[in-house]
Amino acid sequence: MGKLHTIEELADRLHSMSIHLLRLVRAQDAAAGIGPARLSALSVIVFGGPVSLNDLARAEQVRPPTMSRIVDALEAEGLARRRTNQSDRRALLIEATPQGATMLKQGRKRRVKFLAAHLRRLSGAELKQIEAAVRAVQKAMMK
Amino acid sequence: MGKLHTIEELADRLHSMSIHLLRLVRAQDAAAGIGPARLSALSVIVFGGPVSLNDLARAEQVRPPTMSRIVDALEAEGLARRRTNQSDRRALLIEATPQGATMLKQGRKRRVKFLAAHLRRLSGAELKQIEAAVRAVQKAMMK
DNA sequence: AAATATATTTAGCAAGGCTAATTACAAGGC
DNA sequence: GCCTTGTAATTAGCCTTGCTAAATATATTT
Repeated sequence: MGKLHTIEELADRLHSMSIHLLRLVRAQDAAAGIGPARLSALSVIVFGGPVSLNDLARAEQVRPPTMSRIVDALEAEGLARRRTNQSDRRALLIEATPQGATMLKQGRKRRVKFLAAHLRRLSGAELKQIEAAVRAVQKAMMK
Repeated sequence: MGKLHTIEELADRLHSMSIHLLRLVRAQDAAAGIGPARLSALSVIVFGGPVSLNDLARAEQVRPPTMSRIVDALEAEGLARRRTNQSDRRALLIEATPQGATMLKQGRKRRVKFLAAHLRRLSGAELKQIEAAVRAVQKAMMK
């Protein structure tokens, strides 16, 4: 297992790491009673304030029809609501309900605790590296 | 956006990053004409030799019916084939065809090149951080 | 006023996850 | 040797979440 010599090798490892990480927490997602797409969108709504559907779709890297249906589900479950934007009546303002904010915290708790339990095996220095890497990868993925 | 104060917050961001990263490369999978589940299973078959369906399902952390359908698709596309195990005729031996091995390499290459193109926007220092973080996360995830 | 552009939804399709139940074969107990 | 129990895979049927194409409503531009 040598050093990483090329960006391609790093990309491959990063990809593989992501697959394994998501498999690891899949069971926790299922137990949380809310699917990953809904949870992830809800997270954006809770922390990112009211957003339009298009912005939310872009933030989640899915197409608007996909996001429209995710918001349908969140609304049906009472976790978010659509308001019409008075200054542009085509657009929406999607916002979380109090229950949505609560559910987000509860839903994430299992998975995050589970993942965090794994991360706790690492040193403070390693955790700082991960923090920096997460920021860097997110930057690299921005359009 | 302040610092990350808790391991739970870091775990959540890491999770979110992984979701977004896999969404980003999904488009490449689609262009390659093979979905992520099929590509990942094919990878196990190509490198892990003939395997039973249950073993394959376990390796991929999905249930047998899910894997059965993935193998159906791989077989229909001529990428893998089922053989019956003569010493236990309930079980299968699933193996890759030559086309399957070729497809795997091409699909993986495409994906990796795409991701690498994004990573190339980053500085050498950021890439080193990611490299260190990938190692750390993989260490944390080891059983 | 009409044409064009934008935001969202609707309709319909595919992939990939699950559980419950079925089928085929294997292994042990009487 | 049969009969029960166990195991491997499949089938049936459901759900979520991704997509594109087309429809609807509102803004904007000409």
